[in-house]
Amino acid sequence: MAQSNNVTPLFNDLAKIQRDHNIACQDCSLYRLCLPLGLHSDDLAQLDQIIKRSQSYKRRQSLFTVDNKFTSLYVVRSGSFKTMISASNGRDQVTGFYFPGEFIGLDAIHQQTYQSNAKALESSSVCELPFENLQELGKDMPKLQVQLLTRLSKELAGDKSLMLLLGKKTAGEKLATFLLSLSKRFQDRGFSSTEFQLTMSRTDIANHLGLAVETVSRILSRFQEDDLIVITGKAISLQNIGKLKALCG
Amino acid sequence: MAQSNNVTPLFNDLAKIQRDHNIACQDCSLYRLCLPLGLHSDDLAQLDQIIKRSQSYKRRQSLFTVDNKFTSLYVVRSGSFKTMISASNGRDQVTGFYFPGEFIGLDAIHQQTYQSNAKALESSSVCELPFENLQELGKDMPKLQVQLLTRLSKELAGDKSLMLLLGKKTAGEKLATFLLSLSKRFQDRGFSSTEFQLTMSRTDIANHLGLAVETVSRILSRFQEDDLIVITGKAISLQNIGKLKALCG
DNA sequence: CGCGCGTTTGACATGACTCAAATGCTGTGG
DNA sequence: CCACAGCATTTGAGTCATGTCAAACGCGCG
Repeated sequence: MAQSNNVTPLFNDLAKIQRDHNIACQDCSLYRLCLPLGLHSDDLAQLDQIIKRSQSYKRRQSLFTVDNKFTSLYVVRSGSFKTMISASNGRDQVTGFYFPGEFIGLDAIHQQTYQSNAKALESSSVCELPFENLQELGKDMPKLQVQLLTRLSKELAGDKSLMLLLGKKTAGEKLATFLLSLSKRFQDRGFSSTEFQLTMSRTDIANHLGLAVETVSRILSRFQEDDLIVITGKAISLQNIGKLKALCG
Repeated sequence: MAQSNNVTPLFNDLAKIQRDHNIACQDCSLYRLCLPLGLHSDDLAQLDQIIKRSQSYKRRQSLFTVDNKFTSLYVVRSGSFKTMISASNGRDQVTGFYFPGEFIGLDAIHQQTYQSNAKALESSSVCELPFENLQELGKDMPKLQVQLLTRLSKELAGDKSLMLLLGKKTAGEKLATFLLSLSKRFQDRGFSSTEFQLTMSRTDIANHLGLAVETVSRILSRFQEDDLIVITGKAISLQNIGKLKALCG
């Protein structure tokens, strides 16, 4: 099954442009999901100036590691990332998955060191926003400040929902909720909401949802038996979003 | 056992002042923990102007409920609060406990509606910060903006740690971690780090840590048998912080 | 093409939940 | 100020969902 089956033609084109060029914010396909939303074009031009558009990160490559000095926020341009923190004896919690237009590193502002390890799940690229410059710019650009606050607030709200999931939901509810959250995010980005790739491993999913890998695998198999999904390796197709929603608890 | 055993004399005095008067930020005992930290006195005076110092909330009284229109951030002045969100069939997740100097409502900025129910755990009071005014003020006060971002970032980092706790820790590790987190916060506020009141119910603790009430009760009893703590109703005394730390996972 | 990791599936163990009941505490009204 | 009602807490017994261990499979990467 070719990967292109899972993306809209529109997105294919845009994704290619994104990868090939250091395009400016106003021409970026992620514009309406991203930080610059609502800025005037003068402001936008200034913002453009401070953004470092990095080369690609390869699968498994780190964006930053825990305790690194905080310098920049990152916005995913293409691909996907995970962040994780570790307990003793090697238990990992995947604290988030990040897709194009989403911010990484917001929890580092406070201590001025990164609080997690961030790793690419596939070939990916980011826009780097040096925080000093961003702050400087924010002094004359109230809308930028509001955007930043809004971003942080959104992530906070998402994390609170995840706390509900981790604390109160069964394995089945966790997975149904997770799949629908991905579906929504892909839809927002112009991908199909029913057919997409799970770029993270089953282990990553397990460590995100507070489950054992085996449990994730079993529940996905059960969902497939119940005709809720069709899953082939990393490719998944949601067959019955209604029933999945009903399963979310 | 009188409640005053559990607070330092210093704090008793300050707490009384806080309750009795609508004192300005610069005279507030929470100054160094709170938003105004680092503002110049001109700026501080302006901030003071927009703060509404509300009367008390009684135990169980709501500060706001889910889906209420977002208007203000709140900072706890005295007492304590909890925030919670609900899954279907009445399962509640307590997403946070809030003590003097801590912010409530930061996750509401994004959707402009409150995302949780906030309830007082005891007689409590707050400083209300109307967000519109705060934004207006922020335009000419970069430090205020940084402070706000830092606050949000701190809560975000805390929530990520809680995700690790909820996803990966055993019941014993959860409770040890929780007690030490309270200890640290009380210490930061000039309370004893070893003797304090659990203002929340066992049920609240359970719903915060993703456990059943019975499990919380059992583990606390076990901790007491093992001479880690002495607990009498809501009053707790940590006897061996070192061992508790070792139990955190 | 083959090795190794990721995934799936099965069998079993167990930590935490549920149900139940006794006890204790708190707030309220007489 | 006391007594009672109702809720909170504790403790016990038994169950169950999920974790752990083990093994086979197969896909993907080098």
